Amino acid sequence: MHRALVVEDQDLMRLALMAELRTCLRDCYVAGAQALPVACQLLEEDQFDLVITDPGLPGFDPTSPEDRLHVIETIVGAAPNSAHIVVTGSDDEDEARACRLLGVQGYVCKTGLSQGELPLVLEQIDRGEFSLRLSKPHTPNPDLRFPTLTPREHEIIAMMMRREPGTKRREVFDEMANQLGINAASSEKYYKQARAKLLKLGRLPKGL
Amino acid sequence: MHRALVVEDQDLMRLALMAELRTCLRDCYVAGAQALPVACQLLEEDQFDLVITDPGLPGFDPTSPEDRLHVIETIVGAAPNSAHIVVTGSDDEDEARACRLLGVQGYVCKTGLSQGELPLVLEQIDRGEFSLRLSKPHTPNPDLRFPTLTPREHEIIAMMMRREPGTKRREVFDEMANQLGINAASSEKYYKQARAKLLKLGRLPKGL
DNA sequence: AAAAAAAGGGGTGGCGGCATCCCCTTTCCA
DNA sequence: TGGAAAGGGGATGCCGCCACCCCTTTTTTT
Repeated sequence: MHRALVVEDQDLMRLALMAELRTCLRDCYVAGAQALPVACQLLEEDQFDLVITDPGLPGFDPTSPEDRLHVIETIVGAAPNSAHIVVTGSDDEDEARACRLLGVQGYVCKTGLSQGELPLVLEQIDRGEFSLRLSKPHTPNPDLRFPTLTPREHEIIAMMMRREPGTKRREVFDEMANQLGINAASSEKYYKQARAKLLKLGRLPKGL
Repeated sequence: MHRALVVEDQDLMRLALMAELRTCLRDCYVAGAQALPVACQLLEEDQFDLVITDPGLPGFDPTSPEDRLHVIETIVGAAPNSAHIVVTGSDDEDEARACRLLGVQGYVCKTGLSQGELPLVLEQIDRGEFSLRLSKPHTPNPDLRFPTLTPREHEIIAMMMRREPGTKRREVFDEMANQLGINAASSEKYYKQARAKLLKLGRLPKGL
């Protein structure tokens, strides 16, 4: 079983990162700490394979490079055998380099880190590379969440709305089917179901 | 049906806020935007009852008070009839006051905003008050997530581990039962189930 | 010694999401 | 004018979570 620790003071973000870990490392134990002392205590009590840290913790100045690196140094020092990923709200290539020198394997900016991207970072680290993900000028697609739609239904609707113009629906069904390892007829069914629900709500987006 | 918009550039945080809204305003439609232009476009196309905004958006300097207030002003101006909540990583009481003057009803710091707290903010706003939640020196309880445990099982384990010393388990069962409107025997069952699973995993925390 | 709390099991029905397979009509366009 | 794409349904089995109900034994409390 894998063991991971997330050190991050924003509760929702910490829980989100923990949830990401739970879905990409299946059968894993994930702990979370909102401050440095709690994190150090957990690292003392237990061995972790992976530690994800946001250097902007309470008690430190998130705009001070020294404070931030001190947090990283403390965490890495407390768990020298773990893989370490730094997750931050403000990217800084210099800081990324400094983290690397401290023994960190990945440096990821929160902006642009969306659901399901953590596995890519982990794969890169598994291959022995340093994973650097700075904020990218993002494709400006709005997210939409509707009542009564199931996760699968949301998924196919989102894929359908961000498809390239001219793409056949059929192709999107195939794409989703490939991604999930299911039948294309099933993704088509989810789409139809979702469409029917949205029609009933009177909230059918213009892409149909 | 309620309509809400979340303007936040960090994907996981935006999705988390949207999920929070979906559970506290049931039967609602929630949109999300990661940048100001997308947000303005959505506000033009549709009417929203509630808009949650993080003023640190791409294209603006998150450390510049002017940039931040400009973002808020633009959003409020684009949706003058909506309720507005500002969510930020760095609290600042002066900024909170400035936001209030711009027509914002709530100012919430991400640190200390945990799952299920958004409803309290919304209730306060419904009563016509200005909801101010700055970061608080938080109770340093680690989060724990185990494989194979269901949400209910995690819930009762978390409650059990953070109970005051001397509290009977029975009392915690009653507390959870009251919160969820279920039978105390059921919460007891969840606890027993969770305990059995943790024992089998060899990961039973010390509080038993 | 009696009572309460805790530990450790068993089984039940209901519900919703997932995935599959089937049917039909309409529309598009090459 | 065909065939593919799209729109619109119904029905099925599986599985996991939820909430409930029942039982026994051991430990702790009083």
